[in-house]
Amino acid sequence: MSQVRLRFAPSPTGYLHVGGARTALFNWLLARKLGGTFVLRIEDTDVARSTQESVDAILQGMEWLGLDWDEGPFYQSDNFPLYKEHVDRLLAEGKAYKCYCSSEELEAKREKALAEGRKPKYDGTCRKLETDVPGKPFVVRFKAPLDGVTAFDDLIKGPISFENSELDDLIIQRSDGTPTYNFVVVVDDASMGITTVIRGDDHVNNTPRQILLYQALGSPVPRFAHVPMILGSDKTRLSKRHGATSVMAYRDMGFLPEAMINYLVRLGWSHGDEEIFSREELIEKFTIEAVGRSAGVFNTDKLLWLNAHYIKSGDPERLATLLLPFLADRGVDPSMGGPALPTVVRTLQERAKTMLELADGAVFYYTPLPLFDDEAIAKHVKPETAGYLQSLATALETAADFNHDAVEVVFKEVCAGLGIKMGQIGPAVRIALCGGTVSPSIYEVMEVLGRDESCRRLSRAIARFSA
RNA sequence: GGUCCCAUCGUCUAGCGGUUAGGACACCGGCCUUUCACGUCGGUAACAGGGGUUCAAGUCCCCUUGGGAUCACCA
Repeated sequence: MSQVRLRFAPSPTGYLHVGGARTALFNWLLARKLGGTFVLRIEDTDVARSTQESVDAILQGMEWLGLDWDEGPFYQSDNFPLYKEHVDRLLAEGKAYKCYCSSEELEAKREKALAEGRKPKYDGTCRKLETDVPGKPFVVRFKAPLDGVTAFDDLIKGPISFENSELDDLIIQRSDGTPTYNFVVVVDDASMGITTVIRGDDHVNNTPRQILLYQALGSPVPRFAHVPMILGSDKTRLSKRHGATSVMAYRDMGFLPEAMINYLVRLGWSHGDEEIFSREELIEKFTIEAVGRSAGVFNTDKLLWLNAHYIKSGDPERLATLLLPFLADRGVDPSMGGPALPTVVRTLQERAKTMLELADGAVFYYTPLPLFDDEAIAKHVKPETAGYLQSLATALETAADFNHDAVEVVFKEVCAGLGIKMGQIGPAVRIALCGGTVSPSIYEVMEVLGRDESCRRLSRAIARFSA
């Protein structure tokens, strides 16, 4: 058991989106690989924007992906006394100070600076204040160094450094007494003993301020790894307008969690020429250093390909269970009768890219009277077709066995006897059994449907085709 | 605008000074085939530009260009 401690710290203001899922995955993977601890922390200091629904949605997303945590979830809203304590300590040590500038004043200064082409950073008005101003509202600012350099060696991006003169005195406590993000993150990561912080690279600019805070607090600075963003097809930040961004939306669109995991990890990380990784392989092969430095475009086609792979190679029993809700959406309940679902899945899984397609393909098995596709009938049913089907049905009724191979033999014998080719009868049989022109092999379908049901569907079609 | 980051096929990437620049998705063909798929074989397609360093640069350095992130009493 190593001492490595990692964390995923989402703010509950929405669903778990694919970008967040990926950073959670990287944290989880590293923790599992190194035998470390994975902590889940909910960053809900913004009480107004945080909701319980979001917390639930995030946990649900993590569970669906199979990213289990060892500690937590911890809520920052439970830690306010701890943050206050640290603010007071910094204040007492002269490492922070009270600032009485109103937000209106600051806003005005910021706009003026911007208008004059200067940097909009705090001018330090209250930094020199010697005494408190009783009765006046204040925020607490961290007293940042005026010169020098703050640098760190990012596990993904390499050495990064900032001039301290570029940083200003950030607010660590609001006028209402609540702490701000950059401060609580540091206090929590320090108190939870986080050794490696893996997060989105939109945080690199926050890192130097946080390092300064660790130092002021007298806590060891963790290692940082900033993972690149996920982009949409037009290379801008991935958003709803590029399609779904919520992890759970992908489940609803028929994706398997293992496909999502495999896709997410390969977006920005690779291991030679390998594309397919099981969870175990990932834990064995993943290294944070091999994560790429540049942003990547989310590509649904590749996700779809991976999903197809996992459906194709998946366990029919498990797929059957996962398929139930999708079938229910289509008004199908296999427990009410019909062939066993795993058997049905077996005939469909190599041609479905999503669970939606799998469900669509399964419906006809459970529909006693499939709706005939008129267009297909017009194209494939000829005057002589009904007669062919009758011959086939008769032969089928009396066949010794009724399985894929036996049915195939009967088909061939009937065709030979009739002097026709498979193509002259196959499409019509498919319509008779399934209603349309797309389905698994008709031998397979017959075996799954069984002799009685197959013949019943054939008779019904013969009646229809002779009319 | 300041600061920071990034840059190999359309997309995800391999490459860690010497390669016919490899793989995967997508796309286009052939094969397989009773449908749709699967599978299989093959093909199109990239080092952003310019300077250096070096016998040798996609690989190292600098500049340009182009993207992105961030500059809140949000996280």
